[in-house]
Amino acid sequence: MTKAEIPNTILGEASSQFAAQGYSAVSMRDIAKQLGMTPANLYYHFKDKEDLVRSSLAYVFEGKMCMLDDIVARYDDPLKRLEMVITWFSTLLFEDEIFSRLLYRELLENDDARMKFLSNEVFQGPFSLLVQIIGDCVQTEDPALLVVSVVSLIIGHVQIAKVFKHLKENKPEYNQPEMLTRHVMEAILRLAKPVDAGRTA
Amino acid sequence: MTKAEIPNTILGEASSQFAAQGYSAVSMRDIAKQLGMTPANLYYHFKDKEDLVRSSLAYVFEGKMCMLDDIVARYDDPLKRLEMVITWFSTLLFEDEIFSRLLYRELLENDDARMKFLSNEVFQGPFSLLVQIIGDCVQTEDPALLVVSVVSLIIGHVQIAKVFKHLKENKPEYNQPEMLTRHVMEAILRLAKPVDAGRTA
DNA sequence: GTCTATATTCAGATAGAC
DNA sequence: GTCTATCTGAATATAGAC
Repeated sequence: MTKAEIPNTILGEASSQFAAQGYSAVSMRDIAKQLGMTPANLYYHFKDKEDLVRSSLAYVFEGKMCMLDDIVARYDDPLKRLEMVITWFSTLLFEDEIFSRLLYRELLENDDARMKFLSNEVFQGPFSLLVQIIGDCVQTEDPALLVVSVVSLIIGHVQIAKVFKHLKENKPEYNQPEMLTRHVMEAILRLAKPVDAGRTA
Repeated sequence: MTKAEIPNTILGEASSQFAAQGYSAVSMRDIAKQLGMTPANLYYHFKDKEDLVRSSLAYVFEGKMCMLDDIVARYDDPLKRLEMVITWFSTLLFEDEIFSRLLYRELLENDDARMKFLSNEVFQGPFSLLVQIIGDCVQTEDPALLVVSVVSLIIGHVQIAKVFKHLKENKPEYNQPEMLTRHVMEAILRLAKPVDAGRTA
């Protein structure tokens, strides 16, 4: 997928603009302008706009998910490992606007072909890994369902934070990855039974 | 906000297309065409495209949230009431593509002015109501946080279902409002302590 | 209230020079 | 690899007839 160096510069700018404004709201001209190029040059590197969109998605999503493997490799203790994964994901969603917005956009657009591609090529691995990681920490009938709930909690809290901050019930400390991590870890331990306390302490 | 009858027809079509494809991907031509009108006529009813977008949002969101009040009025038992609210919201998100997609779009766009408007005018009421409804069922330090978690679970599950259905861990019965309601109700009772079992039985 | 006709701007995309 | 120049179509929006 890595075509060279110039394309990567283009992909960086393109993904940033696509994330911020949406695919159809961003023109080839907009991207070219920010890069100090002419639109024509973009067509030298990418077949058409759709090609640029797909390449941008791949560029952003690939190379994020692999961080999961690093965390798994670095932490032996299951609970600590789970906590680090949740911290990583919360922080990613809170702080990486490009990743998170592109993710939300894909969830929204719900283009079936692209969804299937992303599910198979990007999300299946991390999801199964998460099922295993969480299965090492707690006992539950349906680990996959628990993982969906955990991911829901994280994604949901981050998204809803945007509304919540305008509500009178808001507390500023809610909108922080650390708080969210603590909250989600607590939730997991309430939703399922900790496994083999000796190993996880 | 109700301008007459023709505008409502326009708003219905516009909100449908905006929900499906996004504001900038839908042209005045597209909307007019589907209505069997010319674009020019749209400009008779709405000042410009932005006016049509905002009016469409108001048209869809207003009149959805008021259903909450109906539920509260209809059910006395706190637990039953909570369950009906969750069922209503799950079903709304699963089945009303226009409402749900416009909601996701607003959460994504995160336009601060529009967000503040929506928070104050649309979401504050239902949110506070939910805090009260859930507070009647369970005891918890921070009811608002629990409500955010519950809403997160619902929104998250519905969104993630789109990915999940392509994963090998999927089970078809997951993608149903009834299942989600049961799951969320169970989660609430695990996350917080039921209050005064006598009243809620 | 809806149309035709049109002004204007901007989009995606290509050919061909350098 | 990047440009100039340009084609073609489509967008928003308006004026003015019916």
